[in-house]
Amino acid sequence: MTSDDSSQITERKRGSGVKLVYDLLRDEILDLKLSPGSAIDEVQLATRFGMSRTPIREALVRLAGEGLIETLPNRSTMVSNIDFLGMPAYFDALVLMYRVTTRLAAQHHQADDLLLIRERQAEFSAAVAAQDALAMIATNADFHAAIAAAGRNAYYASFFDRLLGEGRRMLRLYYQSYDDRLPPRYVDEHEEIIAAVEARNVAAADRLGKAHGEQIVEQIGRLLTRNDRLDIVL
Amino acid sequence: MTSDDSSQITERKRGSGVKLVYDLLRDEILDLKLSPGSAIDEVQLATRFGMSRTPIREALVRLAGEGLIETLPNRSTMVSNIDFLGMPAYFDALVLMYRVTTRLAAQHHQADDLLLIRERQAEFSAAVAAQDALAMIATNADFHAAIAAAGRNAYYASFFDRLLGEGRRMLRLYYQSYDDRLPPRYVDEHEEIIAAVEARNVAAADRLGKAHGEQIVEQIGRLLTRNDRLDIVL
DNA sequence: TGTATTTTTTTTGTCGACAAAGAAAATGGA
DNA sequence: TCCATTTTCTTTGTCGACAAAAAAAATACA
Repeated sequence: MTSDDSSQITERKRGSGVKLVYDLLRDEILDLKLSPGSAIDEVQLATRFGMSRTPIREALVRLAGEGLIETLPNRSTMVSNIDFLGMPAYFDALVLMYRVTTRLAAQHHQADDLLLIRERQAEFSAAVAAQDALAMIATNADFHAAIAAAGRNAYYASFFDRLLGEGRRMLRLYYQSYDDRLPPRYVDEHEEIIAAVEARNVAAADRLGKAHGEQIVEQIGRLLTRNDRLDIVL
Repeated sequence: MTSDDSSQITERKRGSGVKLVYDLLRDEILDLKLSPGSAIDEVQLATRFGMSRTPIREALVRLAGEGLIETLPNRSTMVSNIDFLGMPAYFDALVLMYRVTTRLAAQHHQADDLLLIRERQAEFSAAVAAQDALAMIATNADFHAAIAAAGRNAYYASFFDRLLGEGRRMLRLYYQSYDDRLPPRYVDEHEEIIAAVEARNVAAADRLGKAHGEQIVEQIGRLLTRNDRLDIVL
């Protein structure tokens, strides 16, 4: 019911409405601006975006396809809950994808791939320096997506992309609990990964990808146990 | 333009239309009844199913989300082409998922999982005996989906499911080229996998999953080279 | 007061219609 | 005959409206 909806009613091209709604809603969900479990009202969105329910609906169908929202048969649609019980499975898959994509990048990357990867790394480094948590999460995902692209396997890349998106919400929780600071260790790890990829050192790429993933898993684990303790204090 | 569309106009419940269209269209695409690259007409589908364009559209959006159809901005939508150039990447991912899911099933399966797996195996075996190619493909996918479910990792399971779906089209080509017969070797391999899972032998499960996947890859490879030769004869 | 039944309200699923965007066809000029 | 321009046609994207489903509220009854 936050009614300062700064209603963005503007002229837009035919066919662009769906993408607009989809992108914005996706970002709002992943940045936890829309809290998990909160209801989604088609009519409200329609008035907010100044368009009919039809394009809104199409955007929602797409989001549902990615599992970001859940839609009960004839009843409400809501933002998907974060599946904390499924976190071990999630991180298992994430680490495997870290490994596989980095490994393939070391094998199959071409010259201009490295340029793109370095660009992403620069953006990530800047976000860390600026202590901008949201930017860190986004640019980190972009960095690894660029590595996956260099691996030349569209199936891994799209799966990895989905995992990284889903993970944005959990990572957001993680960063929030700290002061939105991040140890520069991450930046260094990225540099090592770039070096291994450039040297086409598959074994090192595999090892670094695995370590990078598992380190994040450990930090998340520490966060959860720490929160448990904090929650108990009277 | 096959106009014997046996128009299935019947009373159906509110909300069931989309799923009906989605399932049928998906099957027709994966069974190559709709050939890759062929155009899809919303109006034609609407009249065929006796419903408005709206639910048709929603089904198409979902199929597009899975990559089974491609939709040009303001122009036609068509059945996605099979990406033959991407086949190495595809099989790489498929084999990895064979390995991972079988391995996890050996670790995490519970008692009733094996019952389901054995059911699927029985169906697959029956399809092989009946020399029903379409049933073989479908039941084989179901068998491995059951194993993935026993692995208790929803992320791997959904990714694997998507791969198996996409692969149905390529496998259909493969079976078509033979006499829709299948060496009973497949059935035996499945039995070995079940035994390894039941014995919780992770190493064996991994090895068998890998061998099973790679064997299929080899057979597809043989098919393609054979077809290349056949295509050249004058 | 508590429970079963009816009524109202809210929200979704579906429909038919219309306008925009391209593509295809038709027209005109060299 | 060939190419450029205009016109027609096809197909999509969007809209407003209405009916079905489920929940919430109201009513009746013990």
